[in-house]
Amino acid sequence: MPRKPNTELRRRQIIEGLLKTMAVHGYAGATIQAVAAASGLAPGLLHYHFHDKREMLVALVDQLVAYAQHRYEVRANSATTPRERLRAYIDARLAYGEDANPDAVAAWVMIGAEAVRDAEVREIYRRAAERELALLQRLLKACLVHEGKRVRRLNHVAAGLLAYVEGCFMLAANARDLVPRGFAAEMAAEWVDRYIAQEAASARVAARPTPSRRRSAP
Amino acid sequence: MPRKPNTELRRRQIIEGLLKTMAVHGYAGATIQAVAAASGLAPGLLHYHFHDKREMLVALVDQLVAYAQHRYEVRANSATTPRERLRAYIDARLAYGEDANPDAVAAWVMIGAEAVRDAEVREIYRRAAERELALLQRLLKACLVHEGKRVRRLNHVAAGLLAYVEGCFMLAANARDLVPRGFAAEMAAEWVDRYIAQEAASARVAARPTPSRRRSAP
Amino acid sequence: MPRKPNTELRRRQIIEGLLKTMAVHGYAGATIQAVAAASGLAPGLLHYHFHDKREMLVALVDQLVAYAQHRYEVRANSATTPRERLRAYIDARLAYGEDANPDAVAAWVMIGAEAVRDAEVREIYRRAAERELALLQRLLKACLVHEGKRVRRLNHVAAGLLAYVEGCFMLAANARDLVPRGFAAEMAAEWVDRYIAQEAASARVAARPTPSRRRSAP
Amino acid sequence: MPRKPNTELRRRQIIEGLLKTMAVHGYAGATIQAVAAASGLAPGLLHYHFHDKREMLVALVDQLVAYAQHRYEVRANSATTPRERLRAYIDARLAYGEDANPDAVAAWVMIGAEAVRDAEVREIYRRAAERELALLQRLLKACLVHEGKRVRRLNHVAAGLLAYVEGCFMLAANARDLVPRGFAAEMAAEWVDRYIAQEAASARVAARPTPSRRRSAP
DNA sequence: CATGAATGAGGATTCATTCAT
DNA sequence: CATGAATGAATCCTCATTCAT
Repeated sequence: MPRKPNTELRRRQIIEGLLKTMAVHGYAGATIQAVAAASGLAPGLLHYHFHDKREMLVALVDQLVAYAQHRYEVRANSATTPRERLRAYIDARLAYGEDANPDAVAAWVMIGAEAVRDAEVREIYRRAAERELALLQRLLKACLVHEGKRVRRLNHVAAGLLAYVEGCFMLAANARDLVPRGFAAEMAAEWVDRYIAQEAASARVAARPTPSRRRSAP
Repeated sequence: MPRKPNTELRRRQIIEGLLKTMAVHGYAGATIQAVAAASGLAPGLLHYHFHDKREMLVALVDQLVAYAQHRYEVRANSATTPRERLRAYIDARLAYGEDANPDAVAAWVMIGAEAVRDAEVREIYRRAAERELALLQRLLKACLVHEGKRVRRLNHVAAGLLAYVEGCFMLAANARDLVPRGFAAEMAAEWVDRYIAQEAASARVAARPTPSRRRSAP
Repeated sequence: MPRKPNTELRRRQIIEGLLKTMAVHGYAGATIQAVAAASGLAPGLLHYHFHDKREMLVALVDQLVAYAQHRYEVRANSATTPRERLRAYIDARLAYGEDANPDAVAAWVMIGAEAVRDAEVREIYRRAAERELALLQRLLKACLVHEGKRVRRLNHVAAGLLAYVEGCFMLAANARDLVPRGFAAEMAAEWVDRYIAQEAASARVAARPTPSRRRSAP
Repeated sequence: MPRKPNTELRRRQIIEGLLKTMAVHGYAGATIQAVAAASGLAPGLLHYHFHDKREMLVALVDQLVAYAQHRYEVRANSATTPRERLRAYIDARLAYGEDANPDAVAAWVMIGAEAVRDAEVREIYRRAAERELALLQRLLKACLVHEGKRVRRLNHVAAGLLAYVEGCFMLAANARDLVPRGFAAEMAAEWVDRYIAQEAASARVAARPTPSRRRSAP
């Protein structure tokens, strides 16, 4: 009578325990004993389901990335315009809501630090960043096109937005009460709006190759 | 014949060694042995000049904060307009230049993660953040006033800029080649420009020096 | 298939190893390595069963106190008169016999020294001293009452006897061959005898079995 | 111009610092740094005046022994009868007075523990104990002879008194407030009195070789 | 003699990982 | 699968001792 393997359940439990522990103690401080306690499992069991501690970290990073992806998709599904989809992205990353997870934010900061020293973690982090940048570029482009604006330097703007998002996580983890409550999504939306508003109309007839954006048109 | 104390020199050496080591291995990975090697000193000596490892970290954080302050001041000294001073801030934090220090950027990310778990580090981090926010508000306000714009929600904008800066550090440490080279300062400047450009003009003749944004205009 | 805990066994092994090691090298000299070797266990295991070295010391002190208590009780059980019970106490503390433990005596001297510097150890030492003093007072009082003697200054006499016992331990540890073999219990018994012999007779004929010395006679 | 060597002064300073430090922290806890601080000297200087730490300890033990000797001699000088001289000894060791030194008492307990593990310290301790025992025997014998009592088992009684004295030190160091203030000298004197009082008269005429001391004479 | 920095061996403690049950 | 004891390498920290100045 083969028992139903509960490996998946256990792995989720363990990753959840690692998330909670890392959010408070960082990766180095998340000892197997502590993670086991947070998971409600025996320490020995963790190495049955994961080969070593780094494998748990990798699984956690994967899960957080997937979770972020999911947050966006849920919101994007109920968006109909490019503007709404971009807003969906911003909210998925920055808005406080029922599905907000402070532990995940703190853990993500820890992961960012761990990525600096661990090539494998860094690789996952970078792949996630790449996806974010690509998604942002698509979203921004759609907005600009939709509004008849010129499309240029998407990679700069996307990089700026991603940096902003990452920085908001850092501030949320360390200086939440120094910044206005809920400023993150609000300011992101506003900046995007102003950015799009000030982009020039798409050049068809137009003219001088690269009119400086600094000087107002005569 | 008493020896003349060289503690300050040694402390600087040690902090320098910690900076380099942390930039690569993080705080937990910056073992006393490794820091000693990076400093060119015997391991035991580190505990002669610092009580423990955390004291070294605290000293490093203090030094990085002071260094950032100094970077700004140097640039601000040669600025004459509010706009230039704000630009000086952005460049001090984000521009690549001769005094740019990739190790310091990576170490700062590590410190941000360490701040999550270490109350004393967090306190220093927060005090630094407070100073940055206050400085940003002053700089932004000066620009707006100088251009006859309405002054409002400075704390939101300052928080947004600080988040952006912190996020740029994270990307610089982990995803440098995924983002356009030198985008950080450039995009910051551009966003600030557009932000100021779109603010409405200050309420006319009236002209109390600092119209509170809290009270509705008469 | 869960393992059955063997912590108690291990803790006893470790304490035993600490006892042996301390008897020779003192507390500071009882390194974890040395205690582990004396216990036949791996060094790391000691910190699995005890949080730190002081916890081992505290457990050892507790155990020695309990052991002393047990030595007395065994002997007291076969005593029928107050005099015999007092003698049982003296023998339990000072007589050489099959259950005598030179290591315990030497370790107790080390513990006395450690108590001077360690508040927690001192507290246990003091609680043990309190119990000894109380016990001695009861034993002495019973003797005096039983012999129709006046009961007074029990606390002085008890303190004197306890001091004597502690001092015998010190001499046993450091100067065994300078003092007559087995003098300790013998002299204690003799002094107690002479003390009781010279106490004046209790006031009056009265003689309810245990006249309280606190309340004045009716 | 040869400077007056202040070696002796320095050595005394250092020993004094060791005494104070050991009284609180024990020998292992009396680090060179701590002793230097307590002496008001630079750490390096301690190894100029003493070859190593143990040499300081040995010097301290010697000094404490000499100090104890001196305390007795001062008091003995003003004694005229054997009884007074014995009392002088008891007071020199146990009485609270202007020259009482709680640090010395605590340090002596530490030394007793250190003697267990350090052969050289033990040797000094033992020599001191031998002198004490011999002195006590002389004092006791003089009393007995002076009062026309039989002289016997002096070594037992002397050992008992020395044990008592050592034990009083231990209690003074660890349980001062559990015992009546000033009980130590008082009880010692009383016990000696009763001991002498109950010794039989010197056998001239007398008689039965060893009359049991247990049964009262008919 | 005096200073205080420097050294490095040694010790307590932690912890990922293994493994017997 | 599960448990929790066991291992030992790695790490922080201490400290006696040395030594350049």
